[in-house]
Amino acid sequence: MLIAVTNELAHTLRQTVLRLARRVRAERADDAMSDSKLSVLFQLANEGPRTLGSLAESERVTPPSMNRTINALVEQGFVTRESDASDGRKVVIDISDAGRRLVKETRRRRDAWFSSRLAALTTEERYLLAAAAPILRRLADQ
Amino acid sequence: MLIAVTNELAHTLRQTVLRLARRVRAERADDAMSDSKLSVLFQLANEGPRTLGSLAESERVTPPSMNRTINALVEQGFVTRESDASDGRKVVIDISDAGRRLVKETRRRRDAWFSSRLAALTTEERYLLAAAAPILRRLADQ
DNA sequence: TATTGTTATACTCTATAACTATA
DNA sequence: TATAGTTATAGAGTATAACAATA
Repeated sequence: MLIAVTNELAHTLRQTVLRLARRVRAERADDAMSDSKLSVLFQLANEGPRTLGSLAESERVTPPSMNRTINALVEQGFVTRESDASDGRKVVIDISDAGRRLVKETRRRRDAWFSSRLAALTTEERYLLAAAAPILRRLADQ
Repeated sequence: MLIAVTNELAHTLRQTVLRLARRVRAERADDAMSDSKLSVLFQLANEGPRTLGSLAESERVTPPSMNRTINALVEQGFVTRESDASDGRKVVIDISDAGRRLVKETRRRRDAWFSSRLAALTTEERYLLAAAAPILRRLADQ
């Protein structure tokens, strides 16, 4: 009985999460910005400057692939590329002011999309979601 | 006060939803199957046979792009392509038995991933998520 | 000799433009 | 003439293999 309920809940939550994610992801500050580039910008904004190899690893792409992504972002003025002072083999990628503005604007729009939908709920429903949020958060972080 | 709470909740839920979706999407029955192809298979499994143009529209890609996706799926044996009996311009795409098996197996694996995580929660936490699920569902469907 | 990044090349998925077949 | 689909061609993002620079 418990197992059946858990499986059904898992099914519903999975569908819901995938659908919501699709909607949220569609909300960008700049429609010309691809998911892969935006993801790099969010990483740099959250965790500070990184080497190319480190970015490639955490985005799970190869170094040549990340190199191309970074080239495009440098050309667009959203990141900077500098050699590491202490190890000449490395290059350090950092987000620019324009990059930060783009990240901020994208976050704002995505949050706004969600907020407008939450505002249409009853107070009780919002309380419920507020209680559920940290549990979902733990699932995602596992 | 309400607005601040709603905004923070929106922010947390957005982050959580995106992160969970990334994890769920990584669970596939066949790693050689791209998101775009899998999405078409899920549509056909859920809603029955469709024309090429109708699939292109609901997946928000162009007809030539969908045509290529369908060609690949036909070659792999996951869908069939037939001309419409009543209108020779149209082609009708349907899922094959192999396609259905792939969809089923992918669903099973994704559900299993979620189920195993839900099983680690307390009974109360699961109740909370079960109550929150339909609310999230409504947000996604809006 | 190992590590870090880059260049060369190819494959997949997407698009727009032009074409064919049918209504 | 309009609609449904296909073919031709190009751009973005990814990969592997080979190369260059530095440790």
